[in-house]
Amino acid sequence: MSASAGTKKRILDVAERLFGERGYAATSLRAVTVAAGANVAAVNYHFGSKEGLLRAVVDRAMGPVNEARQRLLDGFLADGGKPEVADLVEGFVRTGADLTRPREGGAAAVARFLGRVMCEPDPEIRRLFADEVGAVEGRYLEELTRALPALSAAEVAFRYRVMIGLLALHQAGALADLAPRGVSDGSSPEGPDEETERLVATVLAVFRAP
Amino acid sequence: MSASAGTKKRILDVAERLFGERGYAATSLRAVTVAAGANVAAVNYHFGSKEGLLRAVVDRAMGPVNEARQRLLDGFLADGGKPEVADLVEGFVRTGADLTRPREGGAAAVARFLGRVMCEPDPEIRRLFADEVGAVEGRYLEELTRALPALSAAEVAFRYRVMIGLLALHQAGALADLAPRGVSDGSSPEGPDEETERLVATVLAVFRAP
DNA sequence: GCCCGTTTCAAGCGGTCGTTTTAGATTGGG
DNA sequence: CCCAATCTAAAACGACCGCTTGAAACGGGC
Repeated sequence: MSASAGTKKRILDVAERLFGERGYAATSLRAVTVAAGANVAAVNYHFGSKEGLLRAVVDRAMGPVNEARQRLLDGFLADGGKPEVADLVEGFVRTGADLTRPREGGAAAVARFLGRVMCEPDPEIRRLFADEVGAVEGRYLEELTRALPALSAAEVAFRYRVMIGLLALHQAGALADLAPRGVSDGSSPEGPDEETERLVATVLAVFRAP
Repeated sequence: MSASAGTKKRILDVAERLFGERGYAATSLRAVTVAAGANVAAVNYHFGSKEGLLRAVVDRAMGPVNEARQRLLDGFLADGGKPEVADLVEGFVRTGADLTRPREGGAAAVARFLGRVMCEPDPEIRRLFADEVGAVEGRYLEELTRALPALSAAEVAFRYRVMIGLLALHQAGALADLAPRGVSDGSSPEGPDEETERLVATVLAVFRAP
């Protein structure tokens, strides 16, 4: 067994946070290891390379989300019937958006990280992430297409991508930052829960449009 | 006068393309200058620093869009009446989305660049961009709030951010890339025009939801 | 023709990047 | 107790980063 399995976990935690805050390219291994109280060599020992570290962080972060979505979808299909659009959308969005809430263990760093990775420019990173979530997302797209026979497959696919994109922006905290400057918003700070509710309602409206 | 004003323009063109393709942090000045057939020192001579170059590219790219949006909004307001939601949304989205079409002069690099900058993690870059578009965007948000009295200001602001975010993803080409892998999409490749139409319709649906 | 401001270039600055090497701790099993 | 396996640390590798320097090319005005 690992003498101090703490190092590996600490590196993963810090990398998740820093990758989410600054992006992958702008985060150096040294920044990660210093913040984690570890050595640069530990990264290459445990993960092989910087990209290996990213892959490990993605794996750990998406694992529970993928499982939750699988279980939810299996539940919808278990009754033998066709799942409804509202169930599919709410299930999919909420399993992702719930990560933005200050979690039991730690913070909303997971969400920020996942949202950020989804928007990374490097196509290799995009592919890495797509491989991780592809299977589950494909099932949801299929079911949504079945549940929306009035819409063409291309139209459903487009709205599906809108859902994924909005969820990513929400997770990354980018939606909250996109407000224009000069407007003195008298609105209250808007907790993450209110924003999640608005997001679910919005995505539902997108799918229900004629 | 500049002996060969070509160098400055060539650097701007290449930077716009590379920043849009790889992101700001992952693009080195050397990559830009080599592709532009220029020297690294030329960047610091013309723009002062890497961030100065970014600022110049943002300025050049957003200038026409800001002007077009100003003119459009002025036209809506000139009749003395309140502009309608459909006009505001279509005007705003189309002025941004039209950049994705292969332009008269060159390519859709401008759009990709703008969409990418809007999603950059670095808060300083976000601020830089927000300063550039803030004034015009603020006016659209105000008019949208006036045109949607049934919705709370916070609700309009949220849907407004959804519009900005979706437009950014569309410009960056991220919407087209977010499709799940394993699904053999029988759909045709979907040109940018079809996607723009879908985007306009979707954003309109978002604002018209109760 | 010469001059001076503008523009470009090759070279190099200190620093940081991702990665590797080598050696020293630490640990559980025989 | 010792050994082998596991893990971490310090130092260094070559490469590349953004930026600066000093000098060469260029151009129009006198």
